[in-house]
Amino acid sequence: MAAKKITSVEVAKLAGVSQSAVSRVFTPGASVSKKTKEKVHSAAAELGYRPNVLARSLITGRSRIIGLVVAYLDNYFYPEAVELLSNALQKKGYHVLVFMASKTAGNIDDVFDEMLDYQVDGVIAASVAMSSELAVRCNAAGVPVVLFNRAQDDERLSAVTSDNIDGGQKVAKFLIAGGHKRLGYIAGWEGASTQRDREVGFIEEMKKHGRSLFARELGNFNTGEARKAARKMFTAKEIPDAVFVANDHMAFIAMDVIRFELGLKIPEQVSVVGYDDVPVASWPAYDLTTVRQAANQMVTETVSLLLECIEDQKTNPRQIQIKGPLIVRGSAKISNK
Amino acid sequence: MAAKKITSVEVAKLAGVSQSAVSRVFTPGASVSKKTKEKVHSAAAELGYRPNVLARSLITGRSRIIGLVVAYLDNYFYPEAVELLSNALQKKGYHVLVFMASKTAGNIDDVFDEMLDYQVDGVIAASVAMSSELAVRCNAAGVPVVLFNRAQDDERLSAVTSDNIDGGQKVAKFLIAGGHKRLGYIAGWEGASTQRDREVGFIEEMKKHGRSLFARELGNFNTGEARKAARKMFTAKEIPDAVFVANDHMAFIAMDVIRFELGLKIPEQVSVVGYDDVPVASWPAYDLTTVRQAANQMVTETVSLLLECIEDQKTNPRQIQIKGPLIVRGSAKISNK
DNA sequence: TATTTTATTGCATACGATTGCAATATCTTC
DNA sequence: GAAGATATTGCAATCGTATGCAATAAAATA
Repeated sequence: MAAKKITSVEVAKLAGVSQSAVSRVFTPGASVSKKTKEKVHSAAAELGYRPNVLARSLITGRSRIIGLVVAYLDNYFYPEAVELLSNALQKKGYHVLVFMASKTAGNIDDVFDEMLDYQVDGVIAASVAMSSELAVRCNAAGVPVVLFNRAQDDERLSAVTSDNIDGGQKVAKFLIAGGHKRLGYIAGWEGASTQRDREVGFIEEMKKHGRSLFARELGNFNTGEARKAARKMFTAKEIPDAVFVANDHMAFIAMDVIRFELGLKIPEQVSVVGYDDVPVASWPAYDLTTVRQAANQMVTETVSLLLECIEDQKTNPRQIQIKGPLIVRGSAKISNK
Repeated sequence: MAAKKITSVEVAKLAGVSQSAVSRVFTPGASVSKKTKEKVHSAAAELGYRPNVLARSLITGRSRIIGLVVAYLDNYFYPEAVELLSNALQKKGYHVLVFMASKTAGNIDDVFDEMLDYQVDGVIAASVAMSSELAVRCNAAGVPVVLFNRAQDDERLSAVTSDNIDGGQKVAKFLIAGGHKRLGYIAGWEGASTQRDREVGFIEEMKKHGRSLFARELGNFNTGEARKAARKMFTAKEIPDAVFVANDHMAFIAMDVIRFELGLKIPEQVSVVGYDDVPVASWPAYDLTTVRQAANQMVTETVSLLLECIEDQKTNPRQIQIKGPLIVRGSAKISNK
């Protein structure tokens, strides 16, 4: 059963050429005559030969593997992003090695060690907080890193995010224009730049209109805590008439609490706005007003930035922010008539 | 910037031992004295050395990479499965290289070629239909394959699925016991074994009760088509009083059509039952009665079966089916009182 | 202490490719 | 047809590690 592997040597023998010739046929841009190319190709086809990527990477120093670290896939923004990332990289001849930074298992550090063991050409860290120290280590190893949907203050780190401050501002502007008086906010995990920036934008814009936050709870981007947060906020003596929730996932949970546990009407009694515009947001059962993160655009930028860094090691790190529109749907009152 | 790689040779030099000694220190079960182990470890730590997995795989013939083919992540059953799979394999010292069998891009065949280029030790194909011919090729290459959530008639292929026939039967039994008279079915993609078996179980059980299908539409596991299917089914002259939808994803879409487009009451006028029990199914907005696919159990079986095949090449292929309970929620009437 | 047994170690080769260099073949040009 | 220019080819070294084998060191036994 255990078929012996076909190597370039055997192809060479069958084709009646040297092993180097075979290698050159499979190396784009190498010097080979048409005749040998044909001989080699037909010999290769006959034997079912394909070059061993791993052996190649040993000598070229490029594995064409990209390490992708993902922390949690609860948020349906990530599956979509992973699919797009993988597809985009596949098109460029790279492939994605997935590393789960599981909640349980040890530090991110271990995960990075494992990745470097595989000689990845680059790293995409999605929804992962990275210590600057870690970034330095990757840098030292010559492995470029791009943060996806998370930024770090460190300027030496490349990052692609949506323009979260802008998004937060848009939400505040929209809710105030809609005549809402008591604005609440359900926050995500405080260690996340996405959380921070969305809140900053939201509050800044409120200030411009002489407003301040009416209520705030912490949902931590987590199902259970988000539910508790929503309960607390909407069983208080006075409740907000609008709430901005730091991402769609928590917004859905909040809506369920508001409607089904507490019997309040959305948007008549409470307007809800989320962030991400995951597919479920457009489903009629939620019909959630939300800020769109253009996943495909974020992915495009991430991939091109990363590949640029890989191909030209002296590329400078960049922070890219992509503005997204507010998608207005039925979960929020538009005007107070 | 481009740091030179630390190799075992340099560690050996610093530790004052041979390169083989270094290699042995990092090879579990090799013969090394405590003293050299210490010397090597401290030298390695000082230089930041870690073995190159790719170089190792070249000689051992094992890459510790598992190829994971996924077709579509729309269905939220898969992100969960991917996370669990990746975690489980990580624990065993393997890692997952993701390949998208995108709808657009060419055949599965190309994807498999690319995977074999990376010398994967095994393949997990999730929601992918595999030609037997392809399976034979993998077999010839000595790469075991396990189908995840999809079975093939070919006995030579290992597969892990839920017991879809049993699931379909449970649904029929439940709906009939609930007093429903006109049972409809919205089918998934007909090429999928999951679709076929769920329908077979459903219809078989109906037959036992002297019933037959009242209406059937094709949703193809696809958002747009599922919507059309639901519309067609529920704008007919006579509509079903219960519908079994081949997976949760399509069931949500059907529920939205039924409630928000057509203004019908669930479950008073129509009962809806899905399959998968993805997280959203338990959210109050849908509160979907559905057959649970125990993702974690399926993953456990998949991983252990695959690793068994990898470690002992003479393991026979197996087809594993995992029964799942019907989770009764509010989307279906329980009894006709 | 001498001898046998066992545990460590280093040498040298192999894994499957790429690539610089020198040798050979092919093509130009006069 | 000869000389020079250019395109192909093969040789051999290399990437970073694992491992069989022989040599040496340590431990056990008598």
